[in-house]
Amino acid sequence: MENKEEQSEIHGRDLDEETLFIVSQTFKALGDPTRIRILNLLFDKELSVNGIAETLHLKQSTVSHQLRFLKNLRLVKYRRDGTTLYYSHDDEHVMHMLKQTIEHACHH
Amino acid sequence: MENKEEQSEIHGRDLDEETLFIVSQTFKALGDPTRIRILNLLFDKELSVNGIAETLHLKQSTVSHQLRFLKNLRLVKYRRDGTTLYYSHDDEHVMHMLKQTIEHACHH
DNA sequence: TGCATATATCAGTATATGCTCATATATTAA
DNA sequence: TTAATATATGAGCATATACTGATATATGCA
Repeated sequence: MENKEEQSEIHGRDLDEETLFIVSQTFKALGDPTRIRILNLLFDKELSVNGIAETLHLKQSTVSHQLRFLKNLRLVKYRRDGTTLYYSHDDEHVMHMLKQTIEHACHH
Repeated sequence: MENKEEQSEIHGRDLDEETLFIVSQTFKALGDPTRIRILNLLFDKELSVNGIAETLHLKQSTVSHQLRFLKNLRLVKYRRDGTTLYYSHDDEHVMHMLKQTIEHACHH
């Protein structure tokens, strides 16, 4: 119960392992320039894998790998149209953080 | 000028290299469990290097290295009292993001 | 000055990450 | 079924990252 109290306090002492993992993974997703560029593209539109690759001058496999990473964290989703997959963002909270931080950084 | 217009659009196309670097570095700082634990400790109090190390059961050199990382990004600051350095957070925006994300993650 | 304490830094190692090429899978249309 | 297109996946490589032990630096005090 002491343990329970400590865990229910969000700050104060230490975080439990699962929370720590989720939080670090989330920020890690935003900690790579390529993934930031991809998410930035998806702010207001959906795009195919090749569409992203061509716009950002990246290899198809690079984009696909990074999209899988983002998909595993449920930061993006896709819809299929024929053989084409259209990706879009799927986490408002994360996109909001990204937007805020980009705007914050632009002032430098 | 076309280039200028594209850069001034925050979304839409691509981000300039400097913005990309700042944003990715910021999130990278939050993308490591050890640094998250350290910042979480500093939410509402200042702590010495050894204080952090003992609380989190980390080596002194580990904590010192991570604090240097965070200090370079101006996410923490310190004040000296004798031979002891008391560290505290120094970026409200980042701490707010961290808090939000921790609370968000706790619901899982 | 000399010693003790607190912190910083260096160098080595292990692991993680990201990119790329080659190839596999999946869907559509002929 | 076969070909064409779009995407996913696997393996290898180079680099980045994090931790650690040993050592250096800095401050305060006797």
